[in-house]
Amino acid sequence: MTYKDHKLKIYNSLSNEKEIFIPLHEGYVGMYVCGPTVYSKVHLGNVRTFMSFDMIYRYLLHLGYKVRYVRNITDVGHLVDDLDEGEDKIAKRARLEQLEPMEIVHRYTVDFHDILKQFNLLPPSIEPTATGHIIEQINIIQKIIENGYAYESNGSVYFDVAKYNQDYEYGVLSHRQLEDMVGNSRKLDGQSDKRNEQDFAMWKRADPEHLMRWPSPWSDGFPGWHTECTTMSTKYLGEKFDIHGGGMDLKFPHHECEIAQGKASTGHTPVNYWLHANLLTLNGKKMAKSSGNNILPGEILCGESPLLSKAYSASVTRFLMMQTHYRGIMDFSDEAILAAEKGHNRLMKSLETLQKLEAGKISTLDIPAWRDNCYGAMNDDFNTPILISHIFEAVNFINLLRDKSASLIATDLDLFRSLLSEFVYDVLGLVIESEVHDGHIEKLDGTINLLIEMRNAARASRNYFVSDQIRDGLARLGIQLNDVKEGTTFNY
RNA sequence: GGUCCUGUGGCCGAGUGGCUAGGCAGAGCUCUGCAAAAGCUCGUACAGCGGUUCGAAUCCGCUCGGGACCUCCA
Repeated sequence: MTYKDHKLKIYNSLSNEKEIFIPLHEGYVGMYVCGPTVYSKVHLGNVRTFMSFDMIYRYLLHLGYKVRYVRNITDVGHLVDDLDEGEDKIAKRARLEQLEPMEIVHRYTVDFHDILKQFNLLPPSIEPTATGHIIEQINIIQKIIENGYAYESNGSVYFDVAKYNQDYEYGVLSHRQLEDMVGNSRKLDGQSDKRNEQDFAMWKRADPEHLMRWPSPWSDGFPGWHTECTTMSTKYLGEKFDIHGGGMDLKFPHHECEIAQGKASTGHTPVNYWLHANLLTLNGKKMAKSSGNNILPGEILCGESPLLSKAYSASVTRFLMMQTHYRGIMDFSDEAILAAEKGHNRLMKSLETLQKLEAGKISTLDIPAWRDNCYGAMNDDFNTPILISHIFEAVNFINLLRDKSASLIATDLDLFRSLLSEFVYDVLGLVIESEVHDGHIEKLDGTINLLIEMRNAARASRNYFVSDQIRDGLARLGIQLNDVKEGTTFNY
């Protein structure tokens, strides 16, 4: 099956409706996702957003699309606060840690890649940086000035929202009216070079002590945050492309400004489908670096957090996140991830069982119908929770097959195996974990099997003191024995 | 204050007019020396109050709670 056999529906933030996905060029998808600002470690909420788009990327690939997936690194231009008057986030961090800004950028870029790899996110096709595209940004700014939608003021360049709103419509994505915003935004205390409060910076003149600076026609300075995404998406995906994604909190103003810049420079809307991943909450509150209400991905993997009772694997974390739809708010808790771990492990054991099954003479389960249900879920705006519910139906199927209460002919069994593998590993991105990685697995397994033989000998002679001593001793080491009909198995 | 989203069984979390996901926990059962593990079965929920309808968790109105954005955040 390929994309031609599917009607993929995607919820488009522009229309606030699910729309049938039709790419600009058949068989090809251009997708841009706003990446992180690398001024500190990514928290779990950041990971969730990128994981949502990783799942979307994986599903598009699964359907046979050739996808160019661009995700940027913001390494300059993202200001700390207040309407373009604050300090650059990276510059601030560099000052506090007494490092070069680029040391900060590199440190946290490495951290970002490391974490995402641990959570099994596929790397994007291109990962451009803002500082690597200064010239391109200057060119776009110039073009927008020439088109009359930006102005230079005291060495900085601002986008003229009011002028733009005369010819186009500012607020099409966030569904706001400019007039409503005018009365509602906060007054600036300091002096501003802007004509109107809604105007946003595309180029900022750098103060003398500012380290990150580049020459431009207007001043030695640095680009504004919104400009980099417009520049890099245009450069690698064209003036018009299929999908633009990001966190819900970027919808306004960041994405709204991108649309405005795109239209102001080219005259047409840059993106067909806007996707927004919802946020992760912790204790019912938004996870945010600035408020301190956050948990780091690494803390989950090692269990070192007052919020957690133990460590959880990356795959379990992924499973937990995939159990919530990407557009829904997800509240993270120890209880939730503990429940996810049990479900995840049950699924993984079942998949092991599936490998051992043998084909029968007739099929008593309707695998094609099951397959259609799975695709139906994913084609309905990437509904992974429903997909997972179907996967647990499959667990039930596997149990029936194992107990000979159902059977499948070879072609159906092969189909079933490959579909489950594709959905679980390729689309959801879960992984089988082995907690012992040091090459002593065979010796350990041999030792445990020896103990199992001794225990079963003791049981046969009704020496339960010894047999329970072995079983309980192994349990204390984290090795669990399972007495099943065929004998005794173990897992750790 | 403005714009918008949301409120589902003990917990997490789908579903948007009738067919009432799924996971975790819980109960019962099977297996078992006992247990654990595993499997099977069961639980009938949609904040409150009105309205529309033959019929609403699902549509409309109001009330109450939670949240997001409006200022940096994925």
